Amino acid sequence: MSRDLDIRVCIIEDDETIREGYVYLIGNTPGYKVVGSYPSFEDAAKKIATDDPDVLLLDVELPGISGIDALPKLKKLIPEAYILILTVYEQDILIFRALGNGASGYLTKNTSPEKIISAIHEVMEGGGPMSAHIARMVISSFQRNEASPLTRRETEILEQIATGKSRKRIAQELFIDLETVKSHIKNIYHKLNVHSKADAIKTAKDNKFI
Amino acid sequence: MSRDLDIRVCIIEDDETIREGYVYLIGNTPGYKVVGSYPSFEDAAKKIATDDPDVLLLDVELPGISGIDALPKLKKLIPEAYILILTVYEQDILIFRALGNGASGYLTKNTSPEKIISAIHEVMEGGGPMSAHIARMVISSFQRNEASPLTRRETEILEQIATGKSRKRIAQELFIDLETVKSHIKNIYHKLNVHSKADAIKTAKDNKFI
DNA sequence: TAAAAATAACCTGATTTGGGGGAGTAGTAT
DNA sequence: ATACTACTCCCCCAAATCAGGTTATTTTTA
Repeated sequence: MSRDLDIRVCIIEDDETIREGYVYLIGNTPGYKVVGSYPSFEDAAKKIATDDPDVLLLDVELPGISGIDALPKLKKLIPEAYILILTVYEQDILIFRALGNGASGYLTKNTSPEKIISAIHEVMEGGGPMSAHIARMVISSFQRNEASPLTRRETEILEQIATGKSRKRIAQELFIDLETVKSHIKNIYHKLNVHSKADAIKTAKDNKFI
Repeated sequence: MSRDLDIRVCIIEDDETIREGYVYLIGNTPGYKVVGSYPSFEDAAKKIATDDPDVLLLDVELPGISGIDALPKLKKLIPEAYILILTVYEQDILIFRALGNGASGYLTKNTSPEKIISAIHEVMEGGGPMSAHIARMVISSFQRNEASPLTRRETEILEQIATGKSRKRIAQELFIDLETVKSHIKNIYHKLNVHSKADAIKTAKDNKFI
């Protein structure tokens, strides 16, 4: 018998075997209840709002609309629910798009059953469950390139430029002359081999100089 | 007896009781070896390079130079080592500065001994260990504000502006007229109640509209 | 079918940008 | 002692960009 306090879980996963595996796993774990399981976003869209899940397990490689593109729509249907991504892919772009689109966690499919259960629990407790390798990629995204050709001051100024500030304003805020800022920018352009703000910002970001 | 394969761990932590606790914990775990433990960065600086640790446990609240400011210097002394942050603080700014300065993981001090050991193991295996709440904050940093006043197109254009591109270039890349881009920007400024690129970018980023 | 969003036009003046040159001072490393 | 790097400041120029005002049409979506 499921109690009122059970964590309500929905699953969207096209592979029937895997989907039924999750249903079985979660349905037979005390404290958890499966309130819906669907093979595609289109199928889920009609009913998921009334399912009122606390947590949604979402496969990213779905037939029709992909899981990542479905994310914002699902967020609107069930704004209060936490969404955990399940995938075999570990591509940077997918991960960051998923997190940017509202996912609260990102698990690879080789995650053990116990870990999936604890991830559901963890996200309900305010955590952000991620597979180890995913977590490393996320952390790496914050890291700077040690081997930047830019000096401290140049890096600082390029960062300011990247916020959209004018050279004049940057000069004022750094208490240096406008001409000094211009000099630094010239040097930055030379070092990065670019001829515009936009290109400098792009090159610097691509190489994690800023 | 420690074997050659043991994971070499260093500890920098000013509280002697806590430090000795870690030394004891790690030293008595098979497969791990403590090769150095110091109460401050200054003490560690002299000897840590010869300790040649695989993993460094670093307290952020250190006497003298703080752990976060010490990070880049430690990175230079032991470039191959993974650095795990240990702290009682869960402030966004500290976390992101630490990760940006080269930390490979971020653990709160209430982390259980077993988890600390598994975090050391995990980081050696290419993972990025984080406490649950930290992980959530990191994930949240990727999230957008659902309640943005900006339309899709406006958001898209403001994102382009934030990369430093000129209006003309944005128009070309989006296959729309320069005048259209200008119109969108005017609307963006009105909605955000700003009068410049820099302010629009700042307001939008602060509120996670972009 | 209304309302909201996206598109486009015309005008103006102030500001910014990118690129060219040169030059002094402090600190560091060799 | 010297060479190097980083940081600072100065002059010049033409072209491009920016911010703000007003109006109007066509899609799209609720």
